[in-house]
Amino acid sequence: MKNDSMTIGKVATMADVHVETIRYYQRLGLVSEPPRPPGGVRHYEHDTVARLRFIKRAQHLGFSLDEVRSLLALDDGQNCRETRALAESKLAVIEARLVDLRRMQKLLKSLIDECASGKRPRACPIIATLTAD
Amino acid sequence: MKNDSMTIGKVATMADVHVETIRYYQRLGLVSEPPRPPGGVRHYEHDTVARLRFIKRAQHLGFSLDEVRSLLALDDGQNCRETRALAESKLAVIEARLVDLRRMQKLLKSLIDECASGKRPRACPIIATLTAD
DNA sequence: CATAGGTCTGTAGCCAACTACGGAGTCAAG
DNA sequence: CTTGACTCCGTAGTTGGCTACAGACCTATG
Repeated sequence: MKNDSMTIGKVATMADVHVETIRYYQRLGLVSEPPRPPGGVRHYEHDTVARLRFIKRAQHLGFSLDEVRSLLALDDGQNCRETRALAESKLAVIEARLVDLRRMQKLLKSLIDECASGKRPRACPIIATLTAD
Repeated sequence: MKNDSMTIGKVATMADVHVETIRYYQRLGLVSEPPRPPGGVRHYEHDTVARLRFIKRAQHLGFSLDEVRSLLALDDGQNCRETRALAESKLAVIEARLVDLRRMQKLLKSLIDECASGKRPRACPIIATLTAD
């Protein structure tokens, strides 16, 4: 095993977040706080960086920190039955989002094509892409 | 043409948002405010509902109201060159999100399979899915 | 061994996106 | 023609997710 330990500042730089953000996530229980050696500073393992990056990516995909918490629980969880149920419900959410995103993608592509070929109609029906029930 | 006009409360119900949210969006210029007949109440067309639903969906996909504004501009826009550039940049954003979401989807699927077949390893590597640069 | 820069703890402030509320006006069902 | 629900307008409060201090404490470097 390699010795990956580093201070919070280094972790922050590597994960491209602020130190305060890490502490904030610790308060929320999204990231664990390693023990502080008496009269010293905390040291973090490299996987904290991965965890932080994961959180940021997931947020970008539209998940709230609360939802991210439950995604992380899949990683941390021990109970297989629970984990599976959770994974299934998250999968459904993700697949619904994929459908919406693909619709948007398709629409944007055809919009770009129309623009390029100069035969664009009055307005583009982008709204229509996401309004179906 | 059908007569689709309704009050703000009806619109809110149909789009599943609060009346205050609609007014808030009007202040931000995401939704236009029809003229108020002197000593009367405003009436909205059905397409306002579609617009509101679009906003909500897009937010769910991780777009901020500011980004939603520019997506809506694609619908409203007249200038083809601008519209095309905007559509291209939004398309890139969407495709990046699709990549991340597909990774999550794949991972969740295999996690569920492992759980189902009872041979799940210690922990699941969900974090690893989104940590690659 | 001094000192600049990072860490720790706690608390306060900020921005986006709502959400609630007050008081006056409007409207429609009975 | 009253009464209860809804609209209008303005302003204030809330929640989520950070971000910014302040003041005391560590620690690596010359």
